Amino acid sequence: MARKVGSHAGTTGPRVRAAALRLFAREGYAAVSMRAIAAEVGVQAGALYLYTPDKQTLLFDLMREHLEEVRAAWAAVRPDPAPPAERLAAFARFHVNHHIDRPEAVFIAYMELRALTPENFARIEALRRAYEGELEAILREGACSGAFRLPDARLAARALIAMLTGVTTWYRAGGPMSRAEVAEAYAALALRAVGAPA
Amino acid sequence: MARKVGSHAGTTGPRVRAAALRLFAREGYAAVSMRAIAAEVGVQAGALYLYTPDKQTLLFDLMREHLEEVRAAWAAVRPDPAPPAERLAAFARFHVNHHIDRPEAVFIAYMELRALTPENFARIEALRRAYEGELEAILREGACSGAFRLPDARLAARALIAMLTGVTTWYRAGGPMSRAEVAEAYAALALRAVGAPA
DNA sequence: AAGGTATCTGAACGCCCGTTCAGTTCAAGC
DNA sequence: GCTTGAACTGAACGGGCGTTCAGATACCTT
Repeated sequence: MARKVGSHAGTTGPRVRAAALRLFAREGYAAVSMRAIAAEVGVQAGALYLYTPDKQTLLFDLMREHLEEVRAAWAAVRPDPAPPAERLAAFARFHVNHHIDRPEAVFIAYMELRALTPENFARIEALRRAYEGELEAILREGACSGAFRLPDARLAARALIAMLTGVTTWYRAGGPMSRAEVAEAYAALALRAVGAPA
Repeated sequence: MARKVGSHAGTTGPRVRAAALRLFAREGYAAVSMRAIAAEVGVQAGALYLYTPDKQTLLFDLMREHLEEVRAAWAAVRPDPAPPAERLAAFARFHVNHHIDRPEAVFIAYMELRALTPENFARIEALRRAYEGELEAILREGACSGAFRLPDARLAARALIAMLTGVTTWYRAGGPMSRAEVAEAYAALALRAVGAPA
């Protein structure tokens, strides 16, 4: 046997990445073999190397695409000239809504950093810092203008990011609360945490 | 060669667990071999099996000990008859202070759940729920008494736990802030988040 | 219909894995 | 000082790992 019926790089490529995303999130990068990914796609292990140069790059690309997507999505909805409280509320709602639909990518991007080579780690960290810097800038500005009352902008940014991202560890669609309700609840917590009651 | 000079189960046992804790946290359970742990201890791989029946139990015991220690430590300092705001502040300070000194154990206990067998996972989850239930109870009580204003006690408990635990991802001793200052800053964020200004 | 190319198989490479165990050496109780 | 058992070695087991590649088959262009 060789080439499969209906095979096409345009479909197999995305299926490889989807399988890797799902398995990496569920079992962890190190615990997932290329053979397991291939089996999920319905292909032999060797065929994966038509779509990625190696396993490390497969992980790196998944992370990079996730972080670039987050940045682009935020840039598209970010209210730019707006008071700090409104910008913070928008960020919190956006962050929760965006992450709640991508628990697997979020999990990988935060937990498999240690599996990256030093070079790849540095590039991913730069992307993350750029995104998280958006929140820190909002907080810093609000602290300066007196709109927020907070201990330390950097600490508060880290604390709020952790809080907001944590939604992915428990939320599952079909529960008692809708995505929008959850996002609103988190936004209210974030606003009050910095002394800007909603 | 066989038995080492100065060898003693009372010293090697803890060194095995310490090495496993450090390596599991840094590389991940699946990525760490028994040979790597043995090398860190200065011993051959076979010798590890004098101290653990297998690799899985080694991980499970590390998690269980960590969670039982957290519960016991909180039980020892918990202010029991006290107003909700005071109890929340105590919990936040305790949680940050306790976790900030054990980043490796925290990381493992939250991230290697997927590496546990279903049986072991259930036991660890029960311990975690018991601890996090303490915070939820405080929030629920405060919401009932009107001391707190929050969207949903369970959601808020999860959000605050995620926020507080997040301190382990960035805090390193020797930075500009002391442990106590960090704990106080997080406690202030937590109090304000539930509408109980510090 | 034919040729070329994209896609995949199946076997193989060297290496590392968790775990076991017979054998060896050290420490401690008498 | 001898004996006994605790502590450890070193080799081995079967199996899985990431990756490569020659060969086979399906699709696409002409």
